[in-house]
Amino acid sequence: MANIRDVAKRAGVAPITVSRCINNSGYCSPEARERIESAIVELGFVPNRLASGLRSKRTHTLALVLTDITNPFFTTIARGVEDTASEAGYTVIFCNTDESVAKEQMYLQMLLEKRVDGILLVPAVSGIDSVNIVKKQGTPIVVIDRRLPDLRTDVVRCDSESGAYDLTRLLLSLGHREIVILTGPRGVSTADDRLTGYRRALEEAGIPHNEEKEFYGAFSQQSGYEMAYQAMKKNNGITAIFAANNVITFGAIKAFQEMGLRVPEDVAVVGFDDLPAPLVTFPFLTVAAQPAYEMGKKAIEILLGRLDGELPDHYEEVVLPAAIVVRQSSGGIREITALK
Amino acid sequence: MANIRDVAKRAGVAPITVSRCINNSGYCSPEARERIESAIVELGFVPNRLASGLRSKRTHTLALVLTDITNPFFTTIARGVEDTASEAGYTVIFCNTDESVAKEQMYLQMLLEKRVDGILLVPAVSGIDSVNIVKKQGTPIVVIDRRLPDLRTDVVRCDSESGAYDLTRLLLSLGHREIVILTGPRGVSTADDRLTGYRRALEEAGIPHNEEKEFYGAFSQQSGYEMAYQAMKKNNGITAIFAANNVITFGAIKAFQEMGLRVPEDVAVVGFDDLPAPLVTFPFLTVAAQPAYEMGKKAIEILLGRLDGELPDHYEEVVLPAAIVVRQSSGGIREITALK
DNA sequence: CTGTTAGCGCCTTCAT
DNA sequence: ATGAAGGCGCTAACAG
Repeated sequence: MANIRDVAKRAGVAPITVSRCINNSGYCSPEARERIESAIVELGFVPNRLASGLRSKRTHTLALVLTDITNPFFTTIARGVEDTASEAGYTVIFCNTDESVAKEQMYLQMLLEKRVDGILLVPAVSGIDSVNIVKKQGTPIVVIDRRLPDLRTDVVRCDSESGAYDLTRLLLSLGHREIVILTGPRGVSTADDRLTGYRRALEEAGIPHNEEKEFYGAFSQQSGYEMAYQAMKKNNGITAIFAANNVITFGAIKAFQEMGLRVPEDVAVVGFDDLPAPLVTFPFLTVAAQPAYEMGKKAIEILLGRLDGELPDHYEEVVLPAAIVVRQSSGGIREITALK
Repeated sequence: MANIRDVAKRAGVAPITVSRCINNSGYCSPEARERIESAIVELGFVPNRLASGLRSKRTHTLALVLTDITNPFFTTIARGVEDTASEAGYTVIFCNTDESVAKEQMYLQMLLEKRVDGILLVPAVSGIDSVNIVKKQGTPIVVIDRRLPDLRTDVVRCDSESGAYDLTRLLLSLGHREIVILTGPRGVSTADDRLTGYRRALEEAGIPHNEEKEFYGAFSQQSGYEMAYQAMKKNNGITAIFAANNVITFGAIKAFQEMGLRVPEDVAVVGFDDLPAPLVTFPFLTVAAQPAYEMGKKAIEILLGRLDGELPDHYEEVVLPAAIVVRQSSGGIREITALK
């Protein structure tokens, strides 16, 4: 396998000139360039970026560590990340943690060893240690989707609390008073914030706080399914459900189908996260849609800004709004009796 | 940033001993190991895998080049790939080509420069050049999802022809005779093979071949939408549609909704690719489901086998079956009149 | 504007 | 079972 010296020899220049030519760093005369380029083709030379990275301390590789690429919300983020990164000449490693802190830390260690230029992280519960491990190495990191308490990092996330507040207000305005929330793991900011928004809407409406109607679980379909069953067992007269992410929503709906409850006639359902339009036959769910693609794009932009040292010293916190999309699953206005 | 020599010095051993210790290559006495491990912690040493890769010619990085991670079929493959790779200590770079050969080749070049240990490729149309570029560098490559004509590589794919044949037979058995196929780009094996399977089923049923009922397009929702309109304009009495992938299906259904055609009462619809269960509220579509996760897993297993030199010389072609899942969109048995 | 020198951090090879 | 020497391929730093 030819190396830069072989190319230099054949082109009659010094290796550094070849380097400058292929990287467009520094000047390279047109004649030299031509000879170098033919030498490259003739020798089938492929620059070794391990070597250049070793020397220059830049790998042009970034990483995206998330919980599960299989969730369309994260898939869309991933696409935003990859598009933006590749435009800037970067390549992206992706890792699925399944909300496991152990996996997260194992991946981060590998990524640091590979000397990625920067990391995008959707932290599992209490990802503070993780972020600190990365920062200690001096590798730039941007947290996506989730807040981290007392942590000095750049963050790109969605306004979960307002989104949840708006969705709950929607249910209230339709006449619902018995509203259950099925949220994610305690300690994950999106799960907590959505609960907070829900509570705030209820409080403002003068509805007393009731822990029997609040369920913490996992951000999984299975958990949504189980929480829906528990919710109906523990409570009477539930007329609406707020599911804190897309797959919880689907799990809950599956449970209702089994129970013989119609949506929205018997139970109204609203949820967080929209599904990409190309995947939906009959748009049905009323949701708070997060701008996933933009979140990924923005996160990479900040990361690249850090790499180029262009950003101010203070950390950036970008909080994008969720858009309420009203469809059938939330149903119409309830009867006066329901309004009481 | 501490390096292996600093650790060695502090532990009172030679650098090579540290290397052997952290990589579990060669012997390392328990006492030495202990001193080395504390030195590593004290110094915050993170091995530099660029340097070790430069020397050892192994990066423990693989790449997955596909058309669009946003499509759940590919997302599921990606998950199978990443799970299997990470178990074996590998990390995965992912790239979206959007069916563009130019993008594909740009990515492959970058990946070769980064000296990834192996590549998984869903080739855009006529990806033969691409595969050859990779092979010339001596980098192992496994092609996923698509056949490549006259090409000597490992391939993991699904039996598109049989799946299409079975789906078409299903429609025939329900009494349909006027069946349109909306397929992907000419030259992409999955698009071609699904057309072939469709034709074979029709021929066997004694239905004459009719090009007015065959539409080549893109594997996109937009294309499905447009082809559905064309199909209905060009033909009378269409009773069923076979869509060659998931998003074409959704595009077609959207078009039918606009046209005021009910599925399956007015048009029966069957398609390739199932949606992951957690994403579906009301399972409705009759599909040929591909084992995407297993495809990703199997492809990595073959790639790792090549890296370890364990595999036989001849190339492997793994062809997995698609499973026909019958739901409502295909409708029930047609009236006798339709059967003619 | 181009070239020389040296070394990034690690592991292969060979020695003990 | 452990170590010494040297080089993997490239580019930073400095000359000229």
